[in-house]
Amino acid sequence: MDIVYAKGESSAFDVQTALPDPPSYSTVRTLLAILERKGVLKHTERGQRYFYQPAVAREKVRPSALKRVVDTFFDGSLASAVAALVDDGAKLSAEELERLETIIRKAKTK
Amino acid sequence: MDIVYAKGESSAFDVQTALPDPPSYSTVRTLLAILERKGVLKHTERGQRYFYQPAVAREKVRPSALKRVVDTFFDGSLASAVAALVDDGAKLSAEELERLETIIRKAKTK
DNA sequence: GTGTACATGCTAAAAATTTAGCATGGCACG
DNA sequence: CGTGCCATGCTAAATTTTTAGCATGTACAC
Repeated sequence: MDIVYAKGESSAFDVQTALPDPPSYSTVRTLLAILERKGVLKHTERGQRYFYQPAVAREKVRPSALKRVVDTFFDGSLASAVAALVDDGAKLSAEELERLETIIRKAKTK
Repeated sequence: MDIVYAKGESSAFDVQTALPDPPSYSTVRTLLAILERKGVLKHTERGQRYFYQPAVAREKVRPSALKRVVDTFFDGSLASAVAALVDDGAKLSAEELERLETIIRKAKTK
């Protein structure tokens, strides 16, 4: 699912390639079919190839996906999470920092 | 894994209870044993009960766990991620906001 | 001591996943 | 047109996971 969410849509081949320690092509195809049957993926046909997309848009699940990680690994503290990435040497661009600052300031005034 | 990471350690019962749509107790026990065999969990015995802990500390995997979500759902932009949580009405305490601001400011001076 | 409660170890059967491989059909190219 | 290439549909077997349930052992209460 993460792979499909990251790429927007993926063929079976895409998924297999993106997987760490990839299973057989057969397995990936079956898995995608299962996920579709379960309703979390859907596919469209282009050329004669299937491209799988998430059934529920990335924008919809974003907040809960992030919240889950923050809850699981940072005891619910967004500040700790941000600190971890910054400390980890994830060099944030000046632009990113600017955006962040604006967001914080806005949130504070509320 | 998320459950164990969130709680620090968990018995089979804990895991089962925390799982959405929980499988049988038997299954949970077996699964934990499998995860241990795979080396991602370990257990200690207390009383006569097993408590499973992650094999690699939460602090170690934090950054990559967060980065993964940010990459998958926010195209790598931490600012977008923070914005999503703030917009989502996750009411951040004044304290959190203060901490965030400090972190950002520090990062900017570097 | 005896009985109850409960957790682990183990076994075996049911169910699901993983895999290989073949048939079919479209597409591109000479 | 004919051929090769490739993706899907399908089948069947191997493997893994899921599940129930029983035996054993410890702790606790009476």
